[in-house]
Amino acid sequence: MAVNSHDLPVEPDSSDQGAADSGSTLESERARRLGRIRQLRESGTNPYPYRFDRTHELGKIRADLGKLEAGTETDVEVTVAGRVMLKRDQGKLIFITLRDRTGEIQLFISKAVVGDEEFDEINELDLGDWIGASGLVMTTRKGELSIKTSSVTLLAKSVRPMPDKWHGLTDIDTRYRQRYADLIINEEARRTFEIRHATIASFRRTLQGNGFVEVETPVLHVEAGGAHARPFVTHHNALDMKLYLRIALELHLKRLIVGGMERVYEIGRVFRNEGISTRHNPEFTMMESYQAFGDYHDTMDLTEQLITNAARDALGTTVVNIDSQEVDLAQAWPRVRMIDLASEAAGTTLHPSQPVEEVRKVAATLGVNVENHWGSGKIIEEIFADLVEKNLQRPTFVTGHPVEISPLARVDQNDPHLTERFELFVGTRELANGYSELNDPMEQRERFEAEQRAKEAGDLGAGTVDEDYLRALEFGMPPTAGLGIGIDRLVMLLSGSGSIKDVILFPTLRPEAT
RNA sequence: GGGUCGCUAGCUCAAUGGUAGAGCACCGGACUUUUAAUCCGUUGGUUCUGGGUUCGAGUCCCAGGCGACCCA
Repeated sequence: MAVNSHDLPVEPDSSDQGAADSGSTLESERARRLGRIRQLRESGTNPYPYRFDRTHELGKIRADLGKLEAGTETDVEVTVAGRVMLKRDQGKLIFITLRDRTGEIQLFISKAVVGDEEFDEINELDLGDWIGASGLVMTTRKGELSIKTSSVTLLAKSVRPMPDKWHGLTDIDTRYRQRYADLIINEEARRTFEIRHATIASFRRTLQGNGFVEVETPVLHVEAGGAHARPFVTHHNALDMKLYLRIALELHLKRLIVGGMERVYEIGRVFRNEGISTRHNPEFTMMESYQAFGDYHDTMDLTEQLITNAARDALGTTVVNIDSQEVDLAQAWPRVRMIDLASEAAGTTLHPSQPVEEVRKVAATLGVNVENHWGSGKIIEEIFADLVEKNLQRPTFVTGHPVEISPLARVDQNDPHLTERFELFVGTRELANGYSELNDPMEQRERFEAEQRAKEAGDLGAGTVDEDYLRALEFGMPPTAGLGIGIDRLVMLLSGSGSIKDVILFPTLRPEAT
């Protein structure tokens, strides 16, 4: 076939080294393939037909017939569809490696079977094209499971060349920006997002099994509450008002507990207007659940159940690799108080009841930087974060956070300076957070007001007084346990990904330079 | 925000300050059991951008862009 370059949109003159008819730049390759599309149309073939009926997914054929001996011919007729990944032209034979989402299989195409004309047409296929194919299942002399192809249908012509068939796409920037290309070429990327799907599906099953109802609450908030983070601000034109993108799901879900729904959860996107790192993306996915009549012990149990089930469902094992150590998630996870861990690391007893000067002095000795407006509780958390967190490889529930840093958590029954709260750390990363929910509307108002004062004193992540939430609490919220799990970080753990960008299909990036 | 590293053909990568190359892909040819097919022959470049030093810059200097890693 000779591509007729004379009807290309940009007409190079014959002496010109124009892209269309010289060399193998991206533009000349696109021009060649566009020429092929034109040629197909002229001969009455639609290069982009509307639909295609297949009888088998490729993985199904391999599962059913993958054990055939070399040199077998069957009378099993199949029609399959997929993308041309590799093509080996062998004279009067063509071998095509076809892939769908379930696997790969080889098309064995013989000139003697399909005829000269069809053979030449098939030879015009490019890597990346989508095709359908029909034929009989067979194995080659070397034992490769194949389809002895009788007909091939072009399903979608690819105009842009795929990345290198052997080395793939390694440039990390390109992998994130052009995730489609990454998914085409990198098995590891496909596997990661399968794990992500399996994790979320597993969560839904576990929660349903525990009687939780899935709900959806607003993304656009009048107050951005429920967490300590700076929000994204937007504007609603018709209402002419400022709105915030949610930083947590918490406050709406607890309104539903007030409403009597008893067990609710949401898996949804939250947005935090803060730094980007290997552990932080501006938008990420949280699962939050709330259950009436329970406390934070119940929630820790639920957390273990959710994550262990997710590992089993996504990986087929509860043994995961954390920092090159094998850890079995099915073994019970230790529950240790934050003040005990911080005290141990500091070499002296720490407690939020201690005067702030005293705690500040300990921090200074340890080289932990503190800010002026921090109280004893916040400083203890900082000591914990600096000295202890980096050692928490195996799953560990850190409990009993100081009241100062837990404005929505209920005070510990036995210690007015601590809360009934936990955070789960795995592989040094915070994976989950939960507590017995504060349901006393008067106390909640005081905590909100303290937050408001901190915000006015310059703490940009501090919260405000959410009057509607307080009104809800005044109707009465039963004793309630709440939980939040960072889905992205959990998927990082299960997939062995080092960066949150690896587990988000389209991570936030600066615009491409143009 | 600071430091380090990277950016060269569609992809993966080379190139003492001295003519920008290779493999894959693409194009032409050979081949009926290949499988990263192989073999032969071509083609293909805004070396991220803009300045500067130099007889001469992919390479050295300055500024900027994008990204990765580490630190805060």
